[in-house]
Amino acid sequence: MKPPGDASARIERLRREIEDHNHSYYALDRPTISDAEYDRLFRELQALEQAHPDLASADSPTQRVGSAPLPEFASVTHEVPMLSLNNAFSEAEAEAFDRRAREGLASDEIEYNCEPKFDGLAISLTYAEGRFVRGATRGDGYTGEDVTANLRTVRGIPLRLRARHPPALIDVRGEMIMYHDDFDRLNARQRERGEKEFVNPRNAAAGSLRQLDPRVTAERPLRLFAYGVGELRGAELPPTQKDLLDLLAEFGLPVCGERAVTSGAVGLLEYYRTLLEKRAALPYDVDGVVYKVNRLADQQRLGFVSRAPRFAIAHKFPAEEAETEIVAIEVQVGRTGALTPVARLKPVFVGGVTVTNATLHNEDEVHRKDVRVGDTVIVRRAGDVIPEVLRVVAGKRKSDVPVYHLPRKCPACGSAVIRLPDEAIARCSGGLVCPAQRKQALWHFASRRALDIDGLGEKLIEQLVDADIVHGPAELYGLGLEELSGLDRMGEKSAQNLLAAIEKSKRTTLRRFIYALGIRNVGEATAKDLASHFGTLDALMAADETALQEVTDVGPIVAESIRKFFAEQHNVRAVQALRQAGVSWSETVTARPARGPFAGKSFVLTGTLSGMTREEATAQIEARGGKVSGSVSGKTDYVVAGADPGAKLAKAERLGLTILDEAALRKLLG
DNA sequence: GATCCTCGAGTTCT
DNA sequence: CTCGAGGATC
Repeated sequence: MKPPGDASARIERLRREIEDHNHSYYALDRPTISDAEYDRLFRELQALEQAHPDLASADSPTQRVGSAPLPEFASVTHEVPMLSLNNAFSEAEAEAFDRRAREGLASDEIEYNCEPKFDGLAISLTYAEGRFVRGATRGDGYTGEDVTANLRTVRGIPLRLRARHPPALIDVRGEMIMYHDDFDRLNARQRERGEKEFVNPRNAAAGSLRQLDPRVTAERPLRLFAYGVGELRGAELPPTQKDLLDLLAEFGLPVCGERAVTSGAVGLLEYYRTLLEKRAALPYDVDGVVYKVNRLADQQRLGFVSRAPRFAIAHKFPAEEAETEIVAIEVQVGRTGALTPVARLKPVFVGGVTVTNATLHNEDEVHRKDVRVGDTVIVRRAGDVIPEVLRVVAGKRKSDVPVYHLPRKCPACGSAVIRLPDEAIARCSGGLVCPAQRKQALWHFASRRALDIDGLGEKLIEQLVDADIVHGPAELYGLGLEELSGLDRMGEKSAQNLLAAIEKSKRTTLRRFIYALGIRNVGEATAKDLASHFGTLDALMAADETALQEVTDVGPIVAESIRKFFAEQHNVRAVQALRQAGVSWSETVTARPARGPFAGKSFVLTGTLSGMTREEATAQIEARGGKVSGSVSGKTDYVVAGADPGAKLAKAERLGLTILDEAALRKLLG
């Protein structure tokens, strides 16, 4: 047996050597030894550490195998918030970014550091005196989850910084991703083990990072790219973003090699086009590029608007397109009887998910694009979410495929399909005779923003209607355990929950009730106006078209819809039945006083708020006399931007409107 | 009559 | 989110 002093030195040597190999492999992308040799070193270290438990260290590479599972993740507050970037979707928007930066800095030409925008998960890595002490997810930018135990298992993350005099504290920002080939191997393994495969590298990385059992994470091939610094103590920042990245690389952190320093808008676009061409050949997913003003002092001068920096922007690549086939064109019947053609597609992987359906909107749209069954088409995810058929690939059509026409009889009830001369939409004339429309009407009635019956979903409604148990909303209130017992996936417990939810929905508000009725052209906003104008349902039902048109935003067409609805005896009976069943609200709706600090102010919300839901924010604003609207215009006073804001923020900026972040809104709310 | 501002309705996938 | 269309305004 060797003396312990010897073992201690050998252990330290092995640890350093193994971490050197990790560094070469993950940070420098230059493997230095074979896997077999690496394993040999690793096993030798494990054996030595087992023989000398007193020499154990949390920094040892052997500790990367993962500790025992956690009951839950602790939450972590980011000292320096992890903000999201604004997006540019076109070259013009990228040029506008450069123009704003030049104006802000009063400079003719600005130097930028350009980097790829990785499609992964942002994280924060805290090093105290050079030791990795904490890793956290981005969360909402202000608070994330403590995933230190998981990140310790990631071999590309150094447990110790490679610096003689590391800063007292540094919070490194980076992105966790998965390489394509690692992802393929992982999925092959999942398949062999009979476990669920991941749909894309991003989901695989997210799932791996949020494992409560770090031993599972240890088996997942996660990678890091470091790209920034949050908090820093005991050291000065270098002068530029490029120097900062160089410094992180020196510390042994993996920094992406596809970066460049360029000048002016021309330089930005050149970098963008170059990376776009390389995109397919890169071993990982990139969804755009990031431009940052290179000089950190200039970054500081430009500062922030709302939650996003003014010195950086993400220029997104165009939505990915893919080719697939139209297997069938089916027709859906909506609540108002609208017939919507939907393309059933041969499943195709595009924009990170498998797409099988795409709406074709209406018959004219089908003809404009001349889509026919069996055609080869190009699809993409519009706005990165909803699949869209872009066009037919010419020349791939099998001969003799007929032009598509909507059926002349409703596929659900056989009633005639009618298309009014001026309208784009064809409708089933069956009304509530049509089971499809009845189902949709019930679903609307029970939906969250109407009477909010939890647990009464599409599948359940389908069964209730098909089994002739429920024909209209009032009958929901006559349901008992017996009626529900025969249904699929409906045990005693779920049945009781559902009955409780139905019972609970009896207490509601007039505006929800009016909305729930599903009157044509009366949505949430109009229902609210009607409720506060008339105060009682009886007053609304008694109103003629002239009286109705006194309500804001009600013109001849909406007024006619309402009058026609209440002229139908079955609708009046349904309303009576609901009230008899016990559905009620406090009849006195006091018209909201247009007073309060926000009187006459119009707000628009976009993105996700962290401390409150949008509904809560809306209620708070309205309580102070403000109005919350859905779309941005010149008349909007404030736009409240949460995390991941949509196109509304861009429009607000273009119009030069006042933009608030969540903190500013809170302050205003007092 | 033109234009702008909103609202309503329909839709996908995890 | 997007499109289409109703309502208000000039």
